Amino acid sequence: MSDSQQILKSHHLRATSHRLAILDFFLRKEVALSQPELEQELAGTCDRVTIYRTLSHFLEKGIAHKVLDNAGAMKYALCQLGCEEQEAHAHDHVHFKCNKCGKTRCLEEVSIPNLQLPEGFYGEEINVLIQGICPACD
Amino acid sequence: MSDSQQILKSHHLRATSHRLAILDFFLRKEVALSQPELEQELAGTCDRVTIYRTLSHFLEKGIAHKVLDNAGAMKYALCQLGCEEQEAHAHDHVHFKCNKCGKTRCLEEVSIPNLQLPEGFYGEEINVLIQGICPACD
DNA sequence: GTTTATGCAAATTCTTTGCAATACT
DNA sequence: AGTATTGCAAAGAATTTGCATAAAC
Repeated sequence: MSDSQQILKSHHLRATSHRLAILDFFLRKEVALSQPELEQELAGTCDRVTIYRTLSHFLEKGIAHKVLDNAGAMKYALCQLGCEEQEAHAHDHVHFKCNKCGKTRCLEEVSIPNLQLPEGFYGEEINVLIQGICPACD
Repeated sequence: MSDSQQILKSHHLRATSHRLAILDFFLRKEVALSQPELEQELAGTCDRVTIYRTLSHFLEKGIAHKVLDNAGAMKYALCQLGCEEQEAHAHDHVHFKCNKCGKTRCLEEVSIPNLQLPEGFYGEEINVLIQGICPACD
């Protein structure tokens, strides 16, 4: 059984060909992807709407998480191990977007320090995006 | 001369009535705003396109900066002093979005510690969005 | 009087929804 | 068989562009 099949099964999602294709693509690319990017990649093989719905399902089941971006479209990246199911999964890592190649990836090794918020503010989720130059473009 | 006029003049933008209105609104609200929110506020007084173009100009001139959001539309907030002109201005503060009232504001008092990036990554800009509950909604 | 900003119309892009047909377990 | 997924059509947001008119300096 492939990695993708394994992942879908363990998150209780049916292993359809489109889901496998999308998941495989994420695994190969290792960068955050938007629906438009996936649509372009999967050419005519998969309907636009299916991609949107697949991404929604991946979010719900904790297979992927949102990656904020200052460009047009929302991006998504696969969750790492230990970030199973539920909304409660924490993504306390940094996202890095290269201003040259435009690719965004998760920097799992950079964890976000605990920030002290002012009186009355209660943080539940934190998102960090660093923009700059990546090793490949330097 | 009003604050808004002052700001426009010092950033070399013509002081048109729409720019003054939009700038005034930002100054009063003190929260990040999206084009749709501004459009609603300015009712029929100002064309949709004018708002988009005004926001672009504010970005270019360093009057405003983008605020990441996981909702539909991009948000904008005024830059603070010491963040003049140029792309180079740093926004090393945190943005806080309340999950109840939906308002996003800059927490100027929370500064972001310098994160150590892996070999080969050069950060130029950092953006932090914390979601949670704000004092007004608690 | 030049230069820049605005409004309008229209086009593009991103995202969501409803429903009938199809594929998965 | 029964339930979940897909494609298609269509609608709904968000954003951009071109061009003639109007306003700022």
